[in-house]
Amino acid sequence: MVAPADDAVFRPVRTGNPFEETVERLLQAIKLGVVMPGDRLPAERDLATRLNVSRVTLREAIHALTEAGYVESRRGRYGGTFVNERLPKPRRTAAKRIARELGDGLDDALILRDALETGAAEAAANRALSEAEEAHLERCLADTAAAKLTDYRRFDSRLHLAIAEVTGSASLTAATADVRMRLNELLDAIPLLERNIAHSNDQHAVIVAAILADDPEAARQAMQEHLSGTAVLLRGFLA
Amino acid sequence: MVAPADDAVFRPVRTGNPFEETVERLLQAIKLGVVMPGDRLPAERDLATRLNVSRVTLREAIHALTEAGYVESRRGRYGGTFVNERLPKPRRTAAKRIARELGDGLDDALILRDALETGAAEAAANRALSEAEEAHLERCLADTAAAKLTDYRRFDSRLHLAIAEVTGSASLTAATADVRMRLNELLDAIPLLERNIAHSNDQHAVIVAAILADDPEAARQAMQEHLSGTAVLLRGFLA
DNA sequence: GTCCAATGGTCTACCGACGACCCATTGACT
DNA sequence: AGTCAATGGGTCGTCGGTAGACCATTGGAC
Repeated sequence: MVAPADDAVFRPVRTGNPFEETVERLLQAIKLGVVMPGDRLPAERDLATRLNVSRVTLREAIHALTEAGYVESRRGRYGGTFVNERLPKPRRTAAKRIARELGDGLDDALILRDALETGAAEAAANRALSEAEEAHLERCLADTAAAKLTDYRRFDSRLHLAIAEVTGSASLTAATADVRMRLNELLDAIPLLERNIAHSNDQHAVIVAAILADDPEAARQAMQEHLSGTAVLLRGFLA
Repeated sequence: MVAPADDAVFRPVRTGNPFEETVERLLQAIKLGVVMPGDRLPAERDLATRLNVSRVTLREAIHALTEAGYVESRRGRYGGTFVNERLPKPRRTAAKRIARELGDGLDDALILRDALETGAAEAAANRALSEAEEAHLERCLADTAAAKLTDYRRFDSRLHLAIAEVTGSASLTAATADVRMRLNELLDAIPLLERNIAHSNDQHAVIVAAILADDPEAARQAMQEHLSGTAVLLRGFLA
């Protein structure tokens, strides 16, 4: 007899080839605000080492992103690959089509995100943060509050990622980044309202305040509410 | 400028080759109790498809596990690859050596596990479970309570995995399986005491009861306490 | 003006994983 | 006793990814 959990453990060992995975990662860096427009990516040799792919593969991925309009490369010392100031607009594919593609994946991602991000908020509040970490959190919070509508998603993502990061768990941060990317496509299909943004910013402030005040329960609670808001929005919009 | 979260998003795209990953997965299935001693693994062709590796690679992995004493293969119809009744003992490497190898990885894994498993308990209690799911949970609970000392870890893992599974999130289940494997090595280095097991079983019962009673808060709380117990044990033993 | 270090751009030989195919074995069913 | 479907066992050509070396370009330092 094979337990029902078998499809979790017998899932594909790799999803896609190194090239595709690398493209995905670079997109993650850009779309989640890890590298901002104008920023330079690490040098090819360094980046290839960190991603554990050959330089050839990395270059192919960069080439793909160049053609898609995300980055541009310059040669010479002090050269490098830079994120474009004007990024391609996410194509507004019909939300329902995307939803159908995701299928059960939507609930899958929402449940996972809930566990990861509420857990992150609680863990972050449980830690004694360094001054640099506190400054980074507040910086991300302020940037997000000041972000233009078209940039909002990116700054929002970076803030959430920053919260995951100050837990000190690299794995948690990585998992959070992954699940956010999965939800990105759907979120892009939903119109962003000023009203929602204002509310979102208020919640962000509460979350960060609770983390800085070392209040795990409040941090978790605030994050929970924040997430349930977008979850309801998503499910409702796609219903 | 590159944000501090860069090492989460620029982490290796793949850890090890397909062969190694496949071995790791099969070990996961065995050590986490997804396939029990005497059970048959899925047929090579099926399993290769599900794992998304070539049959050649899968067979090499199986061969490795055969030599390590985990499985045995029989040919012919109604043949297959079976998990041995007597599994190899985990080698009791000095705990402190392992701890040093893991390094910050211990905290990393503990924090992630906390988020995933408390989140899973809460999510499971929030769902309306089918009769089959409820039966499976109770079955795993009873099996774990009745498990011999040498089998305890396996049944314990299967129960925790079952809780993750009834959330309905495959990703959450997969992540839980992964992080448990990472902690496995360390747990194997710690002597298992009857007293600890009894306590653990009590907590398991409380957790499952809360899930079946659709009480998310209680489920989370109980899981939190359960996990913090082993976390303290781990950190203390390796201090 | 010259130098040179760091960067992107290119090529080549090699290898591991893959896919597809066929063989060998087994035991339930007829 | 014969059949045959399902399974493990094995082989071969192909291709994508890798490693490593080398070339081309740029702009600051001297």
